[in-house]
Amino acid sequence: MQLSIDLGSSDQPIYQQIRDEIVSGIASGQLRDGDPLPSVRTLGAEIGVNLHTVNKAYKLLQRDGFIEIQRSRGTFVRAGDTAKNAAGFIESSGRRIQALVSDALSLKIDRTVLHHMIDHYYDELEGKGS
Amino acid sequence: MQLSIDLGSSDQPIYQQIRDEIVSGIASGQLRDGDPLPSVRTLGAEIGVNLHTVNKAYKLLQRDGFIEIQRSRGTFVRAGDTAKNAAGFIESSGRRIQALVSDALSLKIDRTVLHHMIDHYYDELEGKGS
Amino acid sequence: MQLSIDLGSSDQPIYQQIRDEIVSGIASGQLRDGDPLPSVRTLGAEIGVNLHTVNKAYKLLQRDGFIEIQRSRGTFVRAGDTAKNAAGFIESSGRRIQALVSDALSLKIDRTVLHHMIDHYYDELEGKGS
Amino acid sequence: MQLSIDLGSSDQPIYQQIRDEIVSGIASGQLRDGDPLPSVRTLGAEIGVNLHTVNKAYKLLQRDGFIEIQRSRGTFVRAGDTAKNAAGFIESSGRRIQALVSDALSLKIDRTVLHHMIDHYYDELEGKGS
DNA sequence: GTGGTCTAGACCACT
DNA sequence: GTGGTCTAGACCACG
Repeated sequence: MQLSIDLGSSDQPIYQQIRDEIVSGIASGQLRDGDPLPSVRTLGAEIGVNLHTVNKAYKLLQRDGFIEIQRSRGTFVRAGDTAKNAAGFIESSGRRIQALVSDALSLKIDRTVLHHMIDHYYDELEGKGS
Repeated sequence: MQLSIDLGSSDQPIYQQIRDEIVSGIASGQLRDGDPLPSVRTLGAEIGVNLHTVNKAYKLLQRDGFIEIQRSRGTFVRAGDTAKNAAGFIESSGRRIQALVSDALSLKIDRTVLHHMIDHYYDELEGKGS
Repeated sequence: MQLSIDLGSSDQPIYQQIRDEIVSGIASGQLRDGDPLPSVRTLGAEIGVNLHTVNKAYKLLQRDGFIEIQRSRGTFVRAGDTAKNAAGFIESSGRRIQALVSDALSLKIDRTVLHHMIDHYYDELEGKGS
Repeated sequence: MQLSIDLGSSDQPIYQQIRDEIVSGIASGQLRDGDPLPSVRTLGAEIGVNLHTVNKAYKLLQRDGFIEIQRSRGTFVRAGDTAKNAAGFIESSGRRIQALVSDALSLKIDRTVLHHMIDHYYDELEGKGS
């Protein structure tokens, strides 16, 4: 697979965007367990950022169990046994979701709107995997 | 209403935390349209942060149409006609939600889990308003 | 307290040595809960290393719950509620201890020697705290 | 004896892991004085690593007196008269143990916990030798 | 002044 | 060629 990472207009740090794109790739099935990731140098050159920035993204992914970094060998997707389970996700994402709901509710946006948005992204990501 | 803002373990900037707490207050109905907000000095002293920090939070809230700053009169909640509507929300929160869904999906977490979590926070916030 | 960190002849990475020295300070009671740590720049200048190296050590300590990094404010010891408990320690240190025992046993070194060495360092560190 | 070396999740260099596994084998009595070790090629092929890597591990073991490399005859365990004695062990492992104790003490873990863990691994390794 | 991020370039250990 | 470590210097956000 060809990783296509586009750093966009976001105000997020670059390493976060890289991290999110890769997680997204795993989520959509475009990146499968065992797949090799480009080296920090290669990916950095490809998307025009410093290798340290890519490295930081990889470290984050490693910390969260999404990838495995093997010294002198390369970096590989590790989608098989996710260390974090649903409970861990709920715990670590609670604040994010709460803030999201606060924003929505303060604008009188119905919960169904959020449900639909979530479904939309689920469909989009699951669709890629076919 | 008594604003209870606790700054803590988060790695978010303080002004963001203040902003989120106030939005949350509006969302839950604890802060209603027209309600006065403490002055930047008062709130700053209360929660032990620099007044510039509070000011920045207020500016953000004003920009997004959540509050109205009336020079030398005070600051007031403006929950009635929110400047941002649902369309704006969808546009501005898309990336956040996409990242959230990516994280969840990569952990094989079903979309219904996210639905339930969202409902949970909706209920929690709506419950406070009664 | 005056942090005295001496980078030695070890073949460990510098950031690890810094990390270990600070954990040692906490263990001995020389660093107490809430104590401020020098800024990355200050400490870096003091011991003659780059601020990024110090930063990496601090990040490790933060990850393990030993310190709290507050943006724009500083860094503080967090010895109160250790996130990792005994169970976590056993899990994360098992390999280290196993390797240690392997080395010792292959040299026909009795287990009591290890016990004594451990006691020695316990005494040394606990002695400093008085 | 069938050497079972599993390289895996560790972030240690592979040659270190091989070295540790063999020392562990000696410690447990599964490898006895005079036992032949597989050739670097054989072992390398078996566990899927470069023969240079195996070679480096053997060189380390030779340096520390654990094995004897006889040119064109093979490699043999030398568990009888270990070059390093207890004094040498204490000197070379002091830092390791100190770091271990620091970690434990900072988490308020009692020294007896460490004693028990050490005994556990002693028992485990000694048990294999029967 | 604090930590956060990013760049650039270097050397090393390992495979 | 890969990741690991370290340095140096820069700009930014925050308080």
